[in-house]
Amino acid sequence: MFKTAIKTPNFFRTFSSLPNLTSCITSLQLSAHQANLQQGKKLHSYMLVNGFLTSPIAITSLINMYSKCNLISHAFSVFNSSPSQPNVFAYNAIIAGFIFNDMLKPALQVYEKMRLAGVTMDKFTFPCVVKAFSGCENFLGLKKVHGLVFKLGLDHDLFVGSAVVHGYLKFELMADAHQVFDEMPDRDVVLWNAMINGYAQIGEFGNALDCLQKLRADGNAPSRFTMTGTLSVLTLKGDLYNGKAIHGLVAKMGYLSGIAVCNALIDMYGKCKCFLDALDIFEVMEVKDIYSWNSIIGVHQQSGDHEGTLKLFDRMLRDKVFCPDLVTFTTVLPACAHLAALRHGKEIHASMITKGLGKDDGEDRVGDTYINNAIMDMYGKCGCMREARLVFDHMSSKDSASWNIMIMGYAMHGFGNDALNLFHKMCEVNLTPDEVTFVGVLSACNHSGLVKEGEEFLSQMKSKYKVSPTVEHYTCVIDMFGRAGLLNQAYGLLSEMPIEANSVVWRAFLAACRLHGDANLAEIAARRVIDLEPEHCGSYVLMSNVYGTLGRYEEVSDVRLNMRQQNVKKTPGCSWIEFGNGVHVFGTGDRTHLDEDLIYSELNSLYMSMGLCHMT
DNA sequence: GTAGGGTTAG
Repeated sequence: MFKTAIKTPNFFRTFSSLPNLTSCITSLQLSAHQANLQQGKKLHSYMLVNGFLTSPIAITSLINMYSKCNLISHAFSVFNSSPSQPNVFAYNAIIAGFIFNDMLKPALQVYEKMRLAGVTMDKFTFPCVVKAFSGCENFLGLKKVHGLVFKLGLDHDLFVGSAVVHGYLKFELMADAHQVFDEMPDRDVVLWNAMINGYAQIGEFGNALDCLQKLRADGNAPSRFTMTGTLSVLTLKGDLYNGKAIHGLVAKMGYLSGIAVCNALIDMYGKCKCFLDALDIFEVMEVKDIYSWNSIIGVHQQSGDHEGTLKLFDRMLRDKVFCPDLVTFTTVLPACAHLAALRHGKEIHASMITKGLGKDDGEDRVGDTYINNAIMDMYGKCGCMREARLVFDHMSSKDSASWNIMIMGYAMHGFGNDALNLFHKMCEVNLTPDEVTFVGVLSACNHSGLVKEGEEFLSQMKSKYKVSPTVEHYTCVIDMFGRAGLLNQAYGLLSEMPIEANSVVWRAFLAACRLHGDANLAEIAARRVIDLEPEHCGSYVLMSNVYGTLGRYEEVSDVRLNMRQQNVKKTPGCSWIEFGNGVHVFGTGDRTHLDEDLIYSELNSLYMSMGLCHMT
């Protein structure tokens, strides 16, 4: 009968004889390593049938196999079905398993059970437990565990020590971390990496780079992790020179095969504005991951290439190798907002809902607020204030950026009162308005002609809200006076404001002078603008318009001549419309569109209906 | 039989 039970299935043909406990353990380790669940399950049933599960070693190996195959429920069942009280190996394996599957709290519950059961902990227990406490942001727990580690004399173990250093650094407690680090009898590359990352996190880049020097001086070979850590430091510093040096070192050490290392290089080159170098790394990579995609999309976004950003996003969707995630969406949405690419924006919103990102379920997940802010901003910039408001109203956790985005959206589209109402509500929920809020509030007053309110807000900013007005705030108010035809008030504020006026303020004022046909003030403004920014075409155009309106054509040609002498070129304006699968761009007199004939014949019939001249 | 680092957005 026993013979039938162990009848050799295909799977076991790889074994020269029927597997015993030892060979099962070896195979389980391999299954765990390869995350080969199918093979692991076969071994499990074979071991069950053959009575191997009485062995504590089998229990530990099975827990580990299921954990590494992301089937933590099975791992926990095996742990609980342990025939005797689980030993320290089984406890360590299940704690590590929960952590591997991002379940920190259950890991700590098992740790608590282990403590109560009086199972003696060893050097394998603590790296996991320390990680769980710091991951749960439980500082007291971390402190207590550190005390226990010390009591048990495990504080000099490299694995335990580097976990503790890492834990303290998570709380940005460099002094505590440094003390543990200093007391370690030996230091390896992992421990040094923790210090490099810790210094990077608190912005002490010089110290981070010192650690890299010392690590090498100590005779350690930098690892791939050292490279990513160092590159993140250089990226934050914007240090292209040393970034290139690290790129050289990466190549020399053969780390260009590492995905994360290449991703860090892409990011470094992108942030240092070497967009082509970033692209080179990306295209040469044989294996990519979601970071690579996201990073290269980010590079396009940073370079201001919004069309390129959307094209890459489309490529990602078409290739179907990687699914866009929270980071992808947050990177792509500003491009949609910029191009007013509503279709793409809506598609992203739909995918977000399908994936449960930014969900209104009371859970305060990191990233949800940001992505909802990005969605709102996109809707706002596309002119869909109702949709933006719906997102806003359903957000379970709003930060001040959320309020600022809505206020600004209302302001830009002329809903001044909605903007101000929201501002008052923001104050009611005890959020402190900041500089950005007031740019929104003052823009709202500006675009809706709420002159009295605008004036009052500017005077209250400092006194009531403790926010010092910047040049941007003055620009809003000066622009507001100007649009309302109150040129003298605008000029008065321009002359009296405590901050030096820049070309933007003067240009806004110049535009107002043009609008209301005041050539004298326009001349003063134009002189200042041209002084401050001689290469900007806008002021020449405005000035020549002022003279044109007043019929002073000689002066118009003077301005044009001046413009030519300064070698200023006017960038032609354009309009665009999103239609079908693409964005269609049109310039003045532009005849390059493929459907030119159709478009112009439609345009002509529209002109005819409006009673306007026929276009040629 | 069980354990410690990394890279992307805002």
